[in-house]
Amino acid sequence: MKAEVFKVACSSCNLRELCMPVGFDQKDMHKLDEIVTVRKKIKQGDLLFENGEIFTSLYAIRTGFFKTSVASEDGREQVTGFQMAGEIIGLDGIVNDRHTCNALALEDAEVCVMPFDHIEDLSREFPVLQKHVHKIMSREIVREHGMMMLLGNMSAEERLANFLVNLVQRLFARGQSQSEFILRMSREEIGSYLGLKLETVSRTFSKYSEEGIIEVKQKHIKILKPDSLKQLVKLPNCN
Amino acid sequence: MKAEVFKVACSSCNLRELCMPVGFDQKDMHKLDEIVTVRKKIKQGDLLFENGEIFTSLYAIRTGFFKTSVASEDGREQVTGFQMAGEIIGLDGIVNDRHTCNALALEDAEVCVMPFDHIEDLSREFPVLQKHVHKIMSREIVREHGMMMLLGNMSAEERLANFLVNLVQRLFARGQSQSEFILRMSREEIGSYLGLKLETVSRTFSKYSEEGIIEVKQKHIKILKPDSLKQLVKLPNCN
DNA sequence: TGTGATCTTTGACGTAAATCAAAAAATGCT
DNA sequence: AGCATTTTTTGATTTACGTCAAAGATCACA
Repeated sequence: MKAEVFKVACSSCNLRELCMPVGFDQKDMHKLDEIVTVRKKIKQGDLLFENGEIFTSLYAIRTGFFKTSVASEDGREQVTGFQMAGEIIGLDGIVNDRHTCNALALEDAEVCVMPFDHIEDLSREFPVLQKHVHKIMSREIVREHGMMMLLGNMSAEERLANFLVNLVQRLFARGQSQSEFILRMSREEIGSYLGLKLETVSRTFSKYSEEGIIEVKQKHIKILKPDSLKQLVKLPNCN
Repeated sequence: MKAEVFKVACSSCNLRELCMPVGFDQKDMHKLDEIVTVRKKIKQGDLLFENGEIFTSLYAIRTGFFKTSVASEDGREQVTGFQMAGEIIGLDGIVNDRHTCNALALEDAEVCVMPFDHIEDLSREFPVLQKHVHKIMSREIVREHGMMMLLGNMSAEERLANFLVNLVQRLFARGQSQSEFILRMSREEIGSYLGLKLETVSRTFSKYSEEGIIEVKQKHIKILKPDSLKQLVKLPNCN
């Protein structure tokens, strides 16, 4: 697992408003810089952390794209999420001081390492940070409720539509196009996330394509009829 | 929504070790009593909170049994969990200061109301409480990872086995039998939780019954071959 | 204690997605 | 640039679970 490290400051980070609480004054902002001890680079295909590993830190993604997944005893993989810049990973490790999932970089990535002891210390000092941490965890719980709905109740078409709309929304919030994007993950990984086989994912892409809803060129997706796609999305909190 | 309220103390609660942090000295323990302002009784079939409602408090279940569920835009229900004595509900409300799921009492219940502002204040004062809150939230995240695995990868038989083993383990931890119990929920609610239709749940119960793995008398379940059941459970963290 | 409402079981049948298979396309490596 | 490997697409077939339906069983309530 390759990793380069170097110093940085949240106070001057352009992703601050994505991963840090808002409404800090100058003085507190610099105290907050202490949260991130180092940054770490992760090469595509490398693990940021893995199941069983001792938990020490949360990670704020600065650049790159991750997937997190859990494995069953008999080796089946379930992708539990795809994470991008500004999002926090590692929350699973808090309960038992060990990670229970794997976080793999789907492209070269850089993360801010935030030792959790440190977060807890600063949270006691800064209520706004404390609140922020709570909200991040609660948001993840709510997101997973949505996933349960998706996996328990939705058709393949609805699942994929939901996935695409959610992905494009998050990319848009990060300044990317509202209609075009590159999939960082394989059909199989999408399938694992959505509780489908890769063939079904591929077929559903083809179906949307035939219907003129999207244009698919391998990993490059262009959304042609965003409304048709959104019509298929019936999740309560797909944000 | 009927509700009676009255005063209580965590320090003398027999469920303390289930829902409160351990390793508190006497003095701190009494400070902790402040967390619970009141208790509230919920009649079977009544809601403790519902989607859209303003979030103010977490609830520790003292007695009774709840289900939590989310609804899709077109009215499909997904049960997100079943909760029993000593468990905490309401975490979904933290992100947006509104609840995003419904919590319904499946039997007459009593909960300890813990205003979240209060929890946050005390957390800043008591690191052990702070840690406890973090662990509870992380545990829920990890549980939901398990549910994603179940819903995305498991057969009907595996899902139901998992459900039964998990339920019996939790009941056992609360002093009940390791082999016999009463289902508080309907086949339909089990199905909703497991991403199955009630007919499939019923058929799977019948199958287990024919194989002598369990005995089913409506809501009364007796586990005859716990090992056969556990063999079907391939989830990583089914605790 | 009876009676309508609700829940559960079981059977027959349908279907969405899985599986199996093979070709085509894209990617990585030397 | 060329060749092996991986990924994706598409087709044919199977299957686990859903749907529809009807009969029992249980429950709630007057």
